[in-house]
Amino acid sequence: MRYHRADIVDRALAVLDEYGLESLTMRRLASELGVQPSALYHHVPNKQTLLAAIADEILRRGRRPHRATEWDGRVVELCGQLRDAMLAYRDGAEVVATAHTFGLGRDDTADRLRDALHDGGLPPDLVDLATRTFLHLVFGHATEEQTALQAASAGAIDRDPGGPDDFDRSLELVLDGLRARTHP
Amino acid sequence: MRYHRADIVDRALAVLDEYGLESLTMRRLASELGVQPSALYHHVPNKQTLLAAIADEILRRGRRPHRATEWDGRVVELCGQLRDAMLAYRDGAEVVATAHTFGLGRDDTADRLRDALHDGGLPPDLVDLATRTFLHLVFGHATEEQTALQAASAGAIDRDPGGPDDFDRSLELVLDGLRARTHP
DNA sequence: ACCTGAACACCGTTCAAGT
DNA sequence: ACCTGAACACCGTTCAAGT
Repeated sequence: MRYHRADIVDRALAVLDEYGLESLTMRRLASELGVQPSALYHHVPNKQTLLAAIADEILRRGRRPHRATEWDGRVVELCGQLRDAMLAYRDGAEVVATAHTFGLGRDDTADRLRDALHDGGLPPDLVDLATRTFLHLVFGHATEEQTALQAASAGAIDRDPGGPDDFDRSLELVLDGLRARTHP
Repeated sequence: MRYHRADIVDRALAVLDEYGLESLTMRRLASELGVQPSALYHHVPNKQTLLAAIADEILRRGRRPHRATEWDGRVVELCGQLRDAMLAYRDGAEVVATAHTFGLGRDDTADRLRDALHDGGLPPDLVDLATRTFLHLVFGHATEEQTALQAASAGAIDRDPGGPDDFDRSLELVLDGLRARTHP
């Protein structure tokens, strides 16, 4: 019984988390699996596709049951879930953000965000705008936080970490803007 | 008379704009300058530093005299200037955003954004929060727009471009949130 | 000071051949 | 179907040697 695609993605995620994105090479992954580099191309067409699959898996593992009932609570919950999922793996923010940038992986979170905003009674074009705005904030904040965390763990405490408080406050800022438009 | 550091950065920017980031290798740049790859290391310690210098140069070339007098107008102006600078060169958004992520290059725009927000009468911690929020929006939107532009020019019209309208509307959303706090 | 030439230690990907 | 072995066309970076 040989490897399947899921085994490759699973092991790639382990290598990513332990050694970081720059060490996640096809050759390195192959040797980690005790196989020739060329063997990987039977399970995955190229590295880019593998990275997209890794991004999807990171998000899948970060899914939690939703609890909030109000639209704004759901937005905060969804953004927080996305943020936590990215931060749960080393270089996770960069991997997920890059996959999103190139339109790879299905943007599940975007749709669920859109639904929540729609339920908030926002007009369709504002729903689209707000969805993108929140996604940009989540990616930006997660990337910044992950960089700060790695800099800190490397001994160089360069910049203010920011932390989860800043994240929530940033979301609230946009939510205030939206609320100001729904009941002016 | 041989090359100086500025010549290397200048030529690198030309290669970036014409062939894209993935083609901007030290070896390619060297051959473009008619020189051995090793010669570049007399002007720049490594590729990362070169990319940071390129990011700085992109921003420097995008600077315009400021015209707005009100704090919120200055925020929109500064964000627009940053966005336009990034979009003026192929893969410019990715280069500048990456340099910012790793804390390379001096974040001139961040300070000027902070000043504008301070003049708006916001409390110090909200100034910091809003500065980061706007930067995340600019990077996110510019990256998305640049990817869409390249996809469109490659023939594959994948996603809604968004455009400058969406950008301004996204900024206004956050500004509304800030205004709601300055005069509640 | 600036550059050459050669090397080191890697990459992603392809493809004929094996089982 | 899945993998090996070998190759192709590259990378970033270092360093002794030349001018």
